[in-house]
Amino acid sequence: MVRRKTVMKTVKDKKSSRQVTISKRRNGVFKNANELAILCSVAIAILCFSPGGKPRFEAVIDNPETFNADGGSSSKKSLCDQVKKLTEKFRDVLKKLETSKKKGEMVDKSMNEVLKRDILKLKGKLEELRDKVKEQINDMEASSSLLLLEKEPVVLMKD
Amino acid sequence: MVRRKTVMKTVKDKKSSRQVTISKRRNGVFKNANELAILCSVAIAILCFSPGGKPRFEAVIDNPETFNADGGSSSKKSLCDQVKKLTEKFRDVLKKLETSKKKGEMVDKSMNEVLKRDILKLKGKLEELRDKVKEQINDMEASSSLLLLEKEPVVLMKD
DNA sequence: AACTATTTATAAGA
DNA sequence: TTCTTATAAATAGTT
Repeated sequence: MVRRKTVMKTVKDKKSSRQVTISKRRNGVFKNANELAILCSVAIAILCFSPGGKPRFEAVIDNPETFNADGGSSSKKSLCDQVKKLTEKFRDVLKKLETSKKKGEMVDKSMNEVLKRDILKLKGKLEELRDKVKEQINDMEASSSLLLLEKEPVVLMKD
Repeated sequence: MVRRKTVMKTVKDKKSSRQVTISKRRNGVFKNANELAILCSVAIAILCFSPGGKPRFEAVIDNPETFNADGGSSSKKSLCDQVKKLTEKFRDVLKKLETSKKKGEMVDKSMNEVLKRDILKLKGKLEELRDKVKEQINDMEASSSLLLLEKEPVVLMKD
């Protein structure tokens, strides 16, 4: 948009010049976002994925006091919480990527951490249930225990 | 940064003027991010939280072709997948917020969907286990069943 | 919500 | 890649 006005919607084709443009404009976006955050106590998270196989979490400009402010209507509080959590997850993923790049490590090992945690929780619940079943069996004859199990399905929450 | 150069690190205090600045600069950030996405096939997600109780997911400028590109080294593919999934979650949260704003609905109802899904999965697993326990009890005397339960803890995965 | 004097960003060139 | 610079774009203060 200078020397000659840039025509929008025209995708830059030549690889090297596009890379230059990405670099320049991305810097601009982050600089302005950073200024907005500083000047106005705004929290901004920006994810930028360049084409050609190099997805990167580019920046988090995080202003904690913004998050601590009361969200006003209580109906939006948990939505705010959700976004917070997702933002934290993004940060974690970035951290892992950065760490693996620095150390030259494979990152596959830490890939399924969330799933793993869920499964461990499940395992705990299963063991809990097993103990309860054992308790029930201890307290009565085997036949009546079976009846009890049949009559009381596992209900964890109301639908 | 015009008429008078803006001094950085000075947080704007007067509420109304700050709101004007946020509005102007936020528009600038999104416009430039949008142009970057269009010109260079870059995917950008921006989360912006203004202070004073109005956290909002402001924009996703998503370029699907960027995500479809091969991430190069295979060790990074699943990390890329993670980022993709998180981005999708962000999008979902935005969609819910936008929908609720348009319809004037409360959003609490859809808040714990992920948790709910997890719990339903868990419920299924628990019922599965209950059935297995019942089967075991059916196949032998109550006393030996108890022994078996004690000897074989629930193992879902190797540590 | 518009205007405009300036500052800031940047496309093309070196 | 980094710098230079002519020019376009953004915006702080104002109306």
